[in-house]
Amino acid sequence: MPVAPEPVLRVALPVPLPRLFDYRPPAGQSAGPDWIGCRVRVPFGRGEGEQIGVVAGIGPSEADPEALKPVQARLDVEPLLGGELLESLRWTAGYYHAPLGEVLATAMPATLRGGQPLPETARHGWRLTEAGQQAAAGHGRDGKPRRLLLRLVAHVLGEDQLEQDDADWRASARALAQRGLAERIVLAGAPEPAPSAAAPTLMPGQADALSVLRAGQGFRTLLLEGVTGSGKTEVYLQAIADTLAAGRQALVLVPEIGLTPQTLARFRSRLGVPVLAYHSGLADGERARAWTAMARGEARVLVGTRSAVFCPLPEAGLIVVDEEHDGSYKQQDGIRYHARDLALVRASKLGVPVILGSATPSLESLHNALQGRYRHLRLGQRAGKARPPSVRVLDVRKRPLRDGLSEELLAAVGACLDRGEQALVFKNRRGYAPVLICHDCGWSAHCKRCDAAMTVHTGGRRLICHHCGARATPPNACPDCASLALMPQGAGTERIEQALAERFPDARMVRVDRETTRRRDAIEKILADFGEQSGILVGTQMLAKGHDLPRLTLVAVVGVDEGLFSADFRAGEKLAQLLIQVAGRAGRAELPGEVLLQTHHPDHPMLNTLLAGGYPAVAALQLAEREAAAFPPYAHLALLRAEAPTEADMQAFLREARELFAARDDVFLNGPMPAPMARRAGMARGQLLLGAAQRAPLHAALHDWLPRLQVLKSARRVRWSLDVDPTDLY
DNA sequence: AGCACGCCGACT
DNA sequence: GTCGGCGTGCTC
Repeated sequence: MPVAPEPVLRVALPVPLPRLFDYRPPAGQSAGPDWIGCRVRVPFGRGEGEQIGVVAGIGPSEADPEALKPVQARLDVEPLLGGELLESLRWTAGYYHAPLGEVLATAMPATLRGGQPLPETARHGWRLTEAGQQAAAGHGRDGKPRRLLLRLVAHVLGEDQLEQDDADWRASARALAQRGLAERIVLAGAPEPAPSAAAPTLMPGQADALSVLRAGQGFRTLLLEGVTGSGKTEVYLQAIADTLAAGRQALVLVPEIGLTPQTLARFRSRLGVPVLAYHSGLADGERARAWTAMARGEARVLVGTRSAVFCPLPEAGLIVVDEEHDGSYKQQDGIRYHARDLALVRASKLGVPVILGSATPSLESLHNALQGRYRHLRLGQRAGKARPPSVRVLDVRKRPLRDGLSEELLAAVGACLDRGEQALVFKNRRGYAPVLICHDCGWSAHCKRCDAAMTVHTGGRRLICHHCGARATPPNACPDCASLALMPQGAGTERIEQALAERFPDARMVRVDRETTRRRDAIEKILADFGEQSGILVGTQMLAKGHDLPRLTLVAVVGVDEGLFSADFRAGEKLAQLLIQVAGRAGRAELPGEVLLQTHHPDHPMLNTLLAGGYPAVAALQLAEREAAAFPPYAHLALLRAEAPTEADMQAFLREARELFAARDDVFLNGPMPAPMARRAGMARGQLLLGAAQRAPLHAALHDWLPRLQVLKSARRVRWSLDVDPTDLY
């Protein structure tokens, strides 16, 4: 009988190959289960190549054991990825048909992915030195450092507490440290609970939501539907407080633009424990610290964007997904995961409840609620005396528009300013005008590398492609007919701002779009400076949510029409969500709000349904349409995307891929279909769409098909990727 | 994805 | 005569 072979380490590496790589343990060590989840440094490839990988298993080698190389170093004593998290990541790799190594790399903070040791997570604080105490007793120049000095007289303050009261405290602390007045120290033990703000009394809907959570046990999903101001956050806060009281950790996911200092401040002041943030704006080291503090159980609450769904939760008690319908939860490159869906997978493995909150739940979640998989609760109207805003449709057919604005809309803005209030003019398009057109022959300025018109910027002095970033100077004369009658057609935020400035020369005005908010936290600064005085805000989607604008009473939406006739099957849902979000900005308890929708299609069924029955009615209508058309959530889709420098290479790959697909009657395959933008940044783009009524056959078909694409000769000439549950069909 | 090996054009 | 183009094959 042959001797059982020595077990080897099966390592997941961040390479796009759908398999593990076997290594021998270092000399003198043996491969046991304690290796699983630990990072290792291994030789890889020809030459001197090295990679950091994670041991995903142990077992007999699938390769020739003699040819195996040994692991160079074990980087973790305890598994970095273990238990539920590793299980969920394996599930992710299977569901998205992605290599485990790439999934694990996506889940880890950059420094850990690169093999760095776990960071120090001890809490630090600041205290005054002897000299500092003396300086505090005497006189000093007023300023931020002085104020910090005086605050430190009575207590040592933790860095999280300092952060909470002043985002710029570090500069002051550094100044004090340089003068020898204060020093940084390690704080032992748990943070002292800060005095937390009192919890307000709950309204009936909120109380219902909490009692549902308190009554249940284990994994369950609560879909919490409530308009802006209806008190969803209060439910989260009390549910988190319950979780903390039970000695468990909470994870809160928020959309990309939702993680503002105000959001964090609200959580911090109410929960009385440190609340860690996790988002792409953090330095690598900060991210690793937050991730590790959760892994060690030192941190109890983490608020983060999409990627925070991969945080370790060894003592999980609750996951919250705020604004669950938000598109930013879907990653659009690399592993194209959906953080809301992964939050549900994790909660189910962890055996903890999930709250999905939204004013405008996704059709997927509504469908799940209708199927009885989620508990669905609607919060009542706005808290306090606030009433929903009145909504008026402005029919602009045959009415003259000046720079995209109707006279009625301008009059309403004028009246709002006369009342001393704030108006928001919302246009989901930045720049001066979406296209530069020749009035004589119809020529328009297109990007050389994309199938898209170039957007006119800076009042007509610059053309920019919003898809590839290309810039150009507008021609003086039409390249086709030499006419000088080139004119910007349509209006973006920049043109609307200019038109409003001409009409209301004395009004205060700010524009909020990607141009004006390049810098980090710029949007906060702009809105803080704008304050509560009367004036006009002009902006894109960015202004649709989050920020509190208490003096805003008029919301005028310009350009509803683009969304009404889009080819994308999700366009109606997205438009309704956007309109509800932006309308939710208008009005407060004492100041009634008004919403104007300027459109050429006042009779459009979606608009009428929205006006008559609100979001629930639109959602019901859209669900019926999706069911009739066999689209999600009544079907499951996957998209094979391909791009190549030449159209021919792209097409050849998709045709060959199609031929390799083993036809079956429970999965359909359409294509090659042209991408809505057939060329972008110089690449020809195309796709195959797969779908099925049931998930299982679709995934079985993909499992069978993808390995065969990998070895296709034509695949070398294209960049291709699979998108499971695509939210945008390119 | 990287990276090395490998055979064909314009330069010191 | 070489430097380097990117085709293709491999990574335990």
